[in-house]
Amino acid sequence: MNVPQTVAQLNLDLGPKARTVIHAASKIFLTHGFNGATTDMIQREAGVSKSTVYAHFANKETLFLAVIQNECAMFTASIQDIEFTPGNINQSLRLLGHAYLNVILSDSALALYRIVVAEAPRFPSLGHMFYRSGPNVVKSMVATCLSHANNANEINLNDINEQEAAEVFIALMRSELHLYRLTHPDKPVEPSLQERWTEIAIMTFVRAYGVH
Amino acid sequence: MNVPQTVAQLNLDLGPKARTVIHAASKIFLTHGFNGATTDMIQREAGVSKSTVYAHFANKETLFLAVIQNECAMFTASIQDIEFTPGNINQSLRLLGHAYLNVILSDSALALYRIVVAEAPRFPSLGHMFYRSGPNVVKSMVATCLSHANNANEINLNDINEQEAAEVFIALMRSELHLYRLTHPDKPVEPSLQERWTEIAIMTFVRAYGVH
DNA sequence: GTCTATATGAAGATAGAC
DNA sequence: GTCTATCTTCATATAGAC
Repeated sequence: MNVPQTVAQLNLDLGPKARTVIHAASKIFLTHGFNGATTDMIQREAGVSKSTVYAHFANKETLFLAVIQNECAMFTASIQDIEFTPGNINQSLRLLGHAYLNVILSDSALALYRIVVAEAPRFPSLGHMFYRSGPNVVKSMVATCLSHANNANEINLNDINEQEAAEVFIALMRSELHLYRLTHPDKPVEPSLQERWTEIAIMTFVRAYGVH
Repeated sequence: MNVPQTVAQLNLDLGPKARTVIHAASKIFLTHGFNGATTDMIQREAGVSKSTVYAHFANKETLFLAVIQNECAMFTASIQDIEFTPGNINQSLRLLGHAYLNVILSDSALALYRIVVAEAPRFPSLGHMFYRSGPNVVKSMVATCLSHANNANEINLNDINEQEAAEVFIALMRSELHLYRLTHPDKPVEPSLQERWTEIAIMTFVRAYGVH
């Protein structure tokens, strides 16, 4: 097993001090970005010395990679916790969409998104890992959900395959809300607005692909 | 007129040397991020000395703000160049959507997006400016387009207002393509994939809100 | 493995001549 | 306004004792 799939598995390889360092480094990197974060800040946050950090991680980049890998794993885990009940397409999409929005609009997910998107040109593997950890996992879940609905003749996917339909739904869910939150870090999203958007997304999707 | 609306207007205030500096700084900041960029790199890229930079801009932050402001203005300009022909909703949306995708998937727009999203927590005004310069401008254009279509009874916006409908269309256009490109900087998007997504977005929108 | 202390380089910003 | 040279601070990383 090369890529750790859960936080627990990832951290099993590390001693307690290393986990302390990772935890502190996460906070610092996610708050200040790769270049904005300094090993001094991390060391101080972790309450250890410089050499302890370098005893476990060859250099700043290695530590950064470990941090983002860890965060992506947690992200995946929090998405996989999302439940959906096959049978009622409307209800399934509502639950799935609502949970998805809660995840991607959370402070920690936004921070991860910011740093991954910013550093992807310098660390392409991070971009790939993030995409696989988040958007792709959700896509699979939604595709499964839609597959059931298609088989049950609740929706009609003649002109579009399951993957594409899933991407349509996710795009509708993410909508302007994600971008707005990214560009207005000081303004949290109103719960009522989030509800409204979930309804619009579902309405749009069901109108376009539902069987009436 | 407080906020410059075009590149030309913005640069009118600056002497030739200052424009050289801004231009060089744009390249460096957009490539390396705020913290990754150094005043040395900028100075070298511009072919001027340190003091010349500091003669025109109080400090690194001020220069950064000027650069992003300039980039946002260019972004707005390139979007406002997009034409749409009232009358045929399908065709209007196709032209608008296609042009929009070309803009947001361009290297320069992606670079701007990366740095704005990354630095928004430290420079909230940049986030606001970017949102107003890009997404909001497109939203207005699409809303106008949809308003015409609604009046002409080509679409039916009973359960959703023009602004919301515009956001739906934009979300569908941006879709997974934008995110994929952001997380895979090394893999340009296939033109055929872009075409396919434009069609899916329009099909979905017209099915959901078109009058048949 | 972990600490304190430090080497070494590079960053942002300024002084002073022209 | 623009240059060269430099000040000061702070960054990453390491040496050497325990």
